[in-house]
Amino acid sequence: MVRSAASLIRRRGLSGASFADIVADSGAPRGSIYHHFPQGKDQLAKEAIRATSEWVLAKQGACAAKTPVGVLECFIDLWRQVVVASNGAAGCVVAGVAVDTMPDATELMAAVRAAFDSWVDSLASQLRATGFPAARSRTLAVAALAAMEGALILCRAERSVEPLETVAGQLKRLAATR
Amino acid sequence: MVRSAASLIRRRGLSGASFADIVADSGAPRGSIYHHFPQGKDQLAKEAIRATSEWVLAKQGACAAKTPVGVLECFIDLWRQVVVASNGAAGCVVAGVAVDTMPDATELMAAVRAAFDSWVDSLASQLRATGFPAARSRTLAVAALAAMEGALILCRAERSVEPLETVAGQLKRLAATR
DNA sequence: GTCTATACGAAGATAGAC
DNA sequence: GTCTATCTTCGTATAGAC
Repeated sequence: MVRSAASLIRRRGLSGASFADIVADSGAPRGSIYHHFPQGKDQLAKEAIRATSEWVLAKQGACAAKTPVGVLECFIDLWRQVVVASNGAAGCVVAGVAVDTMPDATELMAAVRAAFDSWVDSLASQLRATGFPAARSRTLAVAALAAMEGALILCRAERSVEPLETVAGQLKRLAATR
Repeated sequence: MVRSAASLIRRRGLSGASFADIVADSGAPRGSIYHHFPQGKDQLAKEAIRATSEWVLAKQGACAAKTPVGVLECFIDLWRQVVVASNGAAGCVVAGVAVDTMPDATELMAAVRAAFDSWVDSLASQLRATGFPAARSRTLAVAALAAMEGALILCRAERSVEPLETVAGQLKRLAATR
């Protein structure tokens, strides 16, 4: 069910993913939504963010690259999978919630922030581990995340992986700069 | 009214910007919505995209920079204004629509694509005019757009301009690479 | 736990008077 | 052109039976 929610948020944004759609997509029993998610949609959105965040951290954590460019390639490939698997229709769950949520939904935004922060931390420490300058590791990690999030939006607009590949090339070039 | 719509879409996404909010924010007469926008919300969203797109093109077109880095600085500054003016609450109208719209809303997505494409074209031709290699101009333009769109999302999450500044630094570094 | 039914509100859109 | 009033749809959430 959380998986269905994440999948729908990726494709249509948070408010575009209704409970009706989610139960239809997941085949989950209609009557038990509020049994499992007493706090309703916010809670489901937070779980979707959490699940996505963990998926990203796990994938990225399994990266065995020994160079900065290799680390970025792992990260790029992770998002490439999302775009290719959906034929360019899907974006990032966390970004979907971030854009489509009121600024006063404090808890949700905190979940968004936590996800982004953990990804940056993970990338930065992997970059450092390859010998990349510590002072630039976090900076490059933030740039990589921003570049991918932006690329996902462009891919969605063009319904193609092409923008992601273009951005990926520039990102790798950046990592090769000294 | 279009301006109000754009402002609200930037802050809360497309579905978060209701007509009630828009008339309240703009002070426009409630009864004349469908007089001026016979096709309803889709039309208003398209107009908001169009207006935003033209604002970006005008701002960027006024850039007098003579170097690739200068051109990027103009583009960065444009988005910095958006973030700073809203205290980190606002993002990009076009991205807001792109993320928060169903894939089958063909016309809206076409407007999104047209806006992004025109921005890339504008940037690429300005880069070429500074003597930047023609083969890399479009590539760098796409990367710059993706980087800014992603940065806007991160800024929204952190409610700070800091991510934008970080990304900006890396982008300028990229333009300086040969 | 899961069901059906329904309350409740919000949002888009329409009708017809002025 | 703009108003008020209303219709319809849809989405979240709740109540109470099984």
